[in-house]
Amino acid sequence: MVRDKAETKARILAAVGRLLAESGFRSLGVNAIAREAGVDKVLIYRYFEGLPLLLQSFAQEGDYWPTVDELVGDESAVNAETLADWMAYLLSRFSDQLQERPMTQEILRWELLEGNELTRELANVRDKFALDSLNFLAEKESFPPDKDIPAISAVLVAGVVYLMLRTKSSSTFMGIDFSSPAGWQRIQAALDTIVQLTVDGKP
Amino acid sequence: MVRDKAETKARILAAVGRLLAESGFRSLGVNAIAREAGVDKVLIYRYFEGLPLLLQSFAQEGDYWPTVDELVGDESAVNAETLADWMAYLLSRFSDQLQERPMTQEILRWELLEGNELTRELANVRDKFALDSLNFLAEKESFPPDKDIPAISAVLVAGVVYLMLRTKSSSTFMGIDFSSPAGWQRIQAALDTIVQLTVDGKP
DNA sequence: TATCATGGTCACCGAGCGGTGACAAGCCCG
DNA sequence: CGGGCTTGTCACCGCTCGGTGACCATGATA
Repeated sequence: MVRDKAETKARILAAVGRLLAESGFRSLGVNAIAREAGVDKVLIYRYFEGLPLLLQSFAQEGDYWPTVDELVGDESAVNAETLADWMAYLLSRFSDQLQERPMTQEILRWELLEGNELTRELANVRDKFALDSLNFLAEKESFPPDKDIPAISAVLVAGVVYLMLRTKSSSTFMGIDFSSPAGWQRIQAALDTIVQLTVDGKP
Repeated sequence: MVRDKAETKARILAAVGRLLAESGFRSLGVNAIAREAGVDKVLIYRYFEGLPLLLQSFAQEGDYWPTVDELVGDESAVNAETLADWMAYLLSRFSDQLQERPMTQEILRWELLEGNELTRELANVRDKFALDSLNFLAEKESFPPDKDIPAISAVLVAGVVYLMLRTKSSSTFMGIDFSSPAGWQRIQAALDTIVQLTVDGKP
């Protein structure tokens, strides 16, 4: 209708994003995308040579992960001194950022369910972001040699991610109610407790 | 072929379990189940009144969660004194049990992706198991009032579950390689560190 | 004005899905 | 023996899916 290839391609890519954020990756079919974009599906094949390459294009363009700078925010305004302070702060920010990014949540779900080439690529991007964050921490204060800070971080981040992904479909986990802010505050407090006692505590 | 209603029903239920463990919940369709069971799909409708009730039957019969007794194992042989010792022990056992139960992993994935009546029921069963475990801990040694042991447990269990579910499709997380035992040993050690320093540490 | 590549529309294909109606084979009980 | 019930088989429906070929519309160029 518009006779503009670039715009049509952009429309299709935008439709992928909308569909992903709203309905999850299971609804990412050629028909659904074309419908959402208001475009004939044959154009998907013409412009992207099929769904896999379309998704790959989307993965390269989309900014579903924050940069470390975005994660940290205004560094001078952060009231953190010790390594534990910084870890707790980053965890808290990570949790907030993740909550605001349904598309990112959906990608994490996707990684969990399907091990294809695309999700592996997405996982690489995510892991790069994670390592950047670890490096940022290490520059603040070098890691204590007697504790495996990356492994500890992995457990805590994994916990946050899992709890976050759960809340969409189920509201309680281990007796904690995540439908109210109170539940999340308990988790937040628990994270603080863990980080402070584990990272700064004497070995 | 066998003209035995009870056995046919059992076959169908068994097929659900096999299919779930091997191919995940996304392949749980009427056609696939009937094929796997070597049974005409019309019998599923006759005997279970459709897929939802079949899955409900399966959920009630299947033992995808261990009991707390199974989780603990031979209690007298456990070398644990403090609350932290017990928590670390249970976490470790939980991790092992989960690794051995692909069907349980698949149910956890399912809970994460779909919020229907069935998964909510499954979530209830799981949460009951979790609360039983917490009660078991509380009987060993009452929780310190200045720490939110359930919330701390939730974070750690969530972390273990997430890392476990990831390993099927992706082998690294935050730079840790989970394809080798070494990666898991780091996680195990991190959990021990966290629990010991957090639960037994001074507030 | 005629040509021709580009961008878009439409109709169709085979396959798999969930779901149903009609019918055949075996069995119990009169 | 002969109804009637149970158990299982088969064929079919409508729908959506991914994927493709044929065609129409537009606009630049010769």
